[in-house]
Amino acid sequence: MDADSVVAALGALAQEHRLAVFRLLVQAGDEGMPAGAIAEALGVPNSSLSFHLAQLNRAGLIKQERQSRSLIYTADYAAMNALLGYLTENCCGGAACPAEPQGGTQATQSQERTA
Amino acid sequence: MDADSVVAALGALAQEHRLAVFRLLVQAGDEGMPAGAIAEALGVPNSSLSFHLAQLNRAGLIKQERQSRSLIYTADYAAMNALLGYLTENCCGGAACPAEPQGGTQATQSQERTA
DNA sequence: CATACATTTCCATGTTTATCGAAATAATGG
DNA sequence: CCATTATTTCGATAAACATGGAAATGTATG
Repeated sequence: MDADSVVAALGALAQEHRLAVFRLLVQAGDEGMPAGAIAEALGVPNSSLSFHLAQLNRAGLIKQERQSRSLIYTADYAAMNALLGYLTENCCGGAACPAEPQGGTQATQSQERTA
Repeated sequence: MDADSVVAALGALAQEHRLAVFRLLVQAGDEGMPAGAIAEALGVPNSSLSFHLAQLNRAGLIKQERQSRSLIYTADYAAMNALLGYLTENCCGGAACPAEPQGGTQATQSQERTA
């Protein structure tokens, strides 16, 4: 995952409603949810929600699939995994993050040296 | 970590230069780096960088400490841990994220039910 | 105190986001 | 093909963000 994609994904999640949407879709699992149900669950007007869904989609965090009249949205776990992977590897130092607050065990640094 | 803090942290990292700054500070470790050195390393004008540092600081991702003339910035690993923790617990579903792409082992969900 | 240094704040500018009603687009059923 | 339903696109508006030079602030030194 390159830095640009990471910035895009972070930007997509960095908004109250969109974070809520993503959490909801994660909870919904593989079945996903139609746009209308999401809008109702979160109390966001359809047109606003559509805007946010588009952002999440553009960032690759959710997927869209038409089911007759409804558009079903599902969370893309792989994308989230990739994001988490990047952050863990690149933004947690060769020491601290996942386990102990200060320590030694050099994290399995991958070959990410772009920017 | 509440949803608002998460949104703030994500927003702080969702920018090319700021993500680069944070990565750099993580690499720099506990010693941290003075603002000038960061600006030079990234090729960003001082005044622009100062703006970005302020954003990261406000989101609680970095810390500032004066050392005579310089302001030394260091990454706050605990904050990053908290962010990663929230994402892992709330945005990775009771199934997929850290380990297997599709599975069963319900992740150790914590008591986060705010929004 | 005058000077140099490190960094921030101020300011003006242009760009991107967020919001939401109204109109447009898709899909289904009679 | 008309009506209904589900969702998106359009358009206008307000707010937040990003940029970078110039001026201001804080700190050390001779």
